[in-house]
Amino acid sequence: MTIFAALKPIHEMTLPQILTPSIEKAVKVLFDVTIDKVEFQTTRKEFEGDITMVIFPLLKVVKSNPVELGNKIGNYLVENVAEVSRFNVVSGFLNIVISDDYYLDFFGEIKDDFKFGFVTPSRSFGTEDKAVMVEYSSPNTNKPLHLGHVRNNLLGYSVAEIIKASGKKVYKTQIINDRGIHICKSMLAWQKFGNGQTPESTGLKGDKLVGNYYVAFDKAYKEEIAQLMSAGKTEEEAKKQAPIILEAQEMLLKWEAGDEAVISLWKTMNQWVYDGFAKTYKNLGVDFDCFYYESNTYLLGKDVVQIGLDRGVFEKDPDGSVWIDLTEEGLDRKIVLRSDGTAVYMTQDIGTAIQRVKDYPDVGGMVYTVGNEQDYHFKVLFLILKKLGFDWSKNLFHLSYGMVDLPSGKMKSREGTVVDADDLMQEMADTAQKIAEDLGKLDSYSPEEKAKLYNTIGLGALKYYILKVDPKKRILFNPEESVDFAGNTGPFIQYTYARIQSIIRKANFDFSNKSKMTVLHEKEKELVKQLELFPEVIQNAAQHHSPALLANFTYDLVREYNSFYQAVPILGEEDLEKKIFRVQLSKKVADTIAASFRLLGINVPERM
RNA sequence: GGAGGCAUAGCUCAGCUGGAUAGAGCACCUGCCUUCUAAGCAGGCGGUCGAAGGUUCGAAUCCUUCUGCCUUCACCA
Repeated sequence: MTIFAALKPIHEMTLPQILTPSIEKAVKVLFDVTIDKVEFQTTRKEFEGDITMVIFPLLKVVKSNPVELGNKIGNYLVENVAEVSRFNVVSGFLNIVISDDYYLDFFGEIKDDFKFGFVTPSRSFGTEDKAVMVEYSSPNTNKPLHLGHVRNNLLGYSVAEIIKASGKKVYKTQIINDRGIHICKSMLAWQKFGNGQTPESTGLKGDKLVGNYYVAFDKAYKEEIAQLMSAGKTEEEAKKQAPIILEAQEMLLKWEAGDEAVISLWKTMNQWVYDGFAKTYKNLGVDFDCFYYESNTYLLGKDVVQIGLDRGVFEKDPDGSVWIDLTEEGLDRKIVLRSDGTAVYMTQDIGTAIQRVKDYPDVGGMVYTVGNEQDYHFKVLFLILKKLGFDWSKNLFHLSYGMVDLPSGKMKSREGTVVDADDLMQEMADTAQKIAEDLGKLDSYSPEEKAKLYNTIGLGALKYYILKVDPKKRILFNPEESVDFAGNTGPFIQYTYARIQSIIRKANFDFSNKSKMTVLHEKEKELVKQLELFPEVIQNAAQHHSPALLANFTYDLVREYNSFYQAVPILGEEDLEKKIFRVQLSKKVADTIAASFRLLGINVPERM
């Protein structure tokens, strides 16, 4: 409840919304000129004022010098707009001082009936009421999740939550790559070297166990290649002729033919992996509304290919393969169906997209959370869907993000240079524990409470670390230097939240009534101003598909609060009205932190 | 070679549709715990925003060219 309360805006109208009509009127009255746009920015710290109007653009239509113009508009505003108390003009900038009354009109609005999407309607997706399907995670079932997946999951989950908060219905989904030669590899290796091992018999997480066999396959395969090469084969020949790879290919054929024994093994091993993934997802705090499996969708797009051919969007080559020519759009000619009539990756994605809209008719757009190495693929996919004439194709977005690299370079699961997701989360919690024990503030906590807290803080550090950077950017992750817990970090923000909770616990007086305060402290005003931005930031983050915007907003809010916290007494304040106001303000900050962090998938602790 | 992305302080990053003297954190240096949690606060040091042109009253932001790093251009997924 408090989380949603924080989302409720403090004022019905934002300052630009209040000021714009008056400024337009002022210009009309003073110069008889009609303007259609007024440009605002927040006033820089070194000048007096709360909001600044940029006057330069007006000079094109109004014959005057900027200072004179600013003064005239400023005077008009002071006389005609109740919220404006005074102003100053510095070169082409009209700095407007808003009255404390405006900011003091602060509480009483925190009621139960909140509504999302209240500030500006989201413009990121066409039709207002249509739902958005967000795809993320989308792993292979032959290896455990690693740091790259962690970024994917955190981004996808957070963007889904942000879009939801912006007022849309959202479906979270993933497509699981559960078929193909790579799956057969781990199955075959298990048959050969497994001795009937199971997650139960080994105590290993299912995804880890299966991953081990994927590695085992690769090892055996490499050995066979080396052997063949020493017997005089070229590397290329050896790769094709190694018995174990031939066997894997044979297994794939059997799988496709529906061979009972192969299917049964496939189901068993996949289930092991799903059980393992479920644990990782749970720890990571992400979830899904529906699942798609490639084993169900890999034949899906073939019907559509016929439609595309009929409409002349696709063309058939003499050998029977089907293509789309995108050279006019500056792209290539791309295959959509092999000469043997089987589907490729693209075919499958076309089919899956269409299937999703069939399954969920209220979906009007989709977000694909996939690494930037697939930029080209999605460009082509979206273009094909557009050419096929689906109206929702204009609302497709590839949430493309940069790779997570290690100092040693790219992570490669077969070479064992991956940062395992489960291990990483554990290490983060361990670090949190170490720091907390050094500080020694938690003596009254039970071991269970402590463990939970370490997890909250460790994960908070990790998630914030990843989400605060622009998705487009590549992240260099150095396992040697642990993720920071001080400065611009998750724990820093969590700490501020915990401090506020402490104040609220100690405030054993009624602070729910509206304060009768009349003058604001400078720090209080700054805080209210920052709090007011929250709903707008959510819309912005939704439009840009960027949790980083939310992370940075929260950081700024927290810095502002800590500065306030240190500059003025809260519970120690003797004036009751001030004390009430400051506790309320603190609570609003805490609620906003919690709400914002919830959208980032980060928990907040009651103490730390 | 075609296409795309990235380049801001020693390091990690902000900088929204162009706007005032480019901002944080880490690191380094100074102060602040007998008052609400010092995972904090206040301050200092540190930048020709990769380079060069152009558009503009105004450019880190837009355009062009160049340099560097990454990705991609499979009848793999």
